[in-house]
Amino acid sequence: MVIKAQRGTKDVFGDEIKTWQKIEKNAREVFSKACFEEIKTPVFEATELFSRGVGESSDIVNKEMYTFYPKFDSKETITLRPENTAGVVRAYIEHNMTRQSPPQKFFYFGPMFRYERPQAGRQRQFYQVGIEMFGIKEASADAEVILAAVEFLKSLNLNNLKVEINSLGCPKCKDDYRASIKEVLKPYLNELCDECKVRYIKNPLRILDCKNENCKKILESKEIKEVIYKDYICNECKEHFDALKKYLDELNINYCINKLLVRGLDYYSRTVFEIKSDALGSQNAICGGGRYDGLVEMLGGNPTPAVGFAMGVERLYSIIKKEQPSKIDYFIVSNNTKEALKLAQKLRQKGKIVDFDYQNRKFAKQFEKAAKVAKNAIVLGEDEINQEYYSIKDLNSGLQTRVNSIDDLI
RNA sequence: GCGGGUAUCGUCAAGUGGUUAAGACCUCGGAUUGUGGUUCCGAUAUGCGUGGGUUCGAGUCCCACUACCCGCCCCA
Repeated sequence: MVIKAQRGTKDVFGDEIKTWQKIEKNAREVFSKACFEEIKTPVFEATELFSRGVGESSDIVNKEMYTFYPKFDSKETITLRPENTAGVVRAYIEHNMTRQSPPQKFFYFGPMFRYERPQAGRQRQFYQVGIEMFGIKEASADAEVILAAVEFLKSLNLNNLKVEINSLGCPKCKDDYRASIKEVLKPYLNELCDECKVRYIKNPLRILDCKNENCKKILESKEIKEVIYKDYICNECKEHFDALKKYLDELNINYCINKLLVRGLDYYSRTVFEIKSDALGSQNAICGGGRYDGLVEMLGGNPTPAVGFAMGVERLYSIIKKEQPSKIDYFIVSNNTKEALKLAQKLRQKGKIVDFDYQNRKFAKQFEKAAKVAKNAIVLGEDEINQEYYSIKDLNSGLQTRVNSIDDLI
């Protein structure tokens, strides 16, 4: 029986790897320029971190986590991280970073795990790249984070994606809003879909982005719309949101306000945002994030405002222009593998990308290979070795020249 | 967790119950023993996702399972 990759996982190599490397490289460059530092946290954590951090009402915690006893006699379970904000916050608290002068700015890149039914743009092991920024309650931090996301996407030539923003308000606004939504939906309770009936009790805000046609229609009714679109958030939250909008205007970042944008993780407060692509089918969000001012405290740290986002790398990959495989600098054509190996060593030490034939095959075969993979062929046969020169052939033009030392090659 | 579709070489595929499972690309070898990208010749699935069944005979029909894809849900 052949062992195959687990359902919802995949190998990345060959044609795909160049583009993946570009995504990772650009993330490092763009985020470092904005003074975000990379942080690597473990892929597994105590289960409680996620149930407390991500939230008991979220689907992620309820049914999608890889949770297990690390040993058969272990007392506590561990969980493969389904997202990375909770882990970064844990590290932030554990290393007392709250005592450093704010802000603390991090980015990460790594695999996440969710036990879901695989589909286009959705896998069980998937990569996220994201940033987290701690210690700043002002909207300038929200703007900085959204700016970083947009600049990163720009670096990948993804310029025309939709940025949607909304403000959920502070916990108090959220409670008031939740109450008034419940109030106005009460008469319609029986008409909502089964899922939404559950949501009505556990997390009524999520009814707002239900895809069920009937539920959508109910939300269209006048008195409900009034509740949704009235500014329910308090003055302070409103000022915060207005400030963010102003910053985004100044930065020339196109955005639209989506009052229905709620997001499924419990820890968000005030600003939430998503960046979407039309080219992606039903899993159309490539970036999701927002402010989570209460999370650090909820996980046992000092009260610390924070804001961040995560992007799905596989989703980025699927809409990005693919990198062409590039040709190597030199392919050494030789019937003397020892000399070829020595020349390869020298050229590589000079920073060149070099390969050769390891089997002493006929020159015709070696040139065939060289033409496929390299810009230039270096001929290193008996004549060259005996008379101490190199023949170099430009495989594009077919011109062959002689040089006496490898320094002339470079 | 629910609904729909698909499964033949490394890749793309033909095949509609009857010998030995087309073809193309890739790979490898030869024509061409030190010069490639063109051309020509040749090689490569005891096998059709897995396991059963129907039949004289199954890639083709039936059943089950598995995987992948698509939608719902959820989310990045």
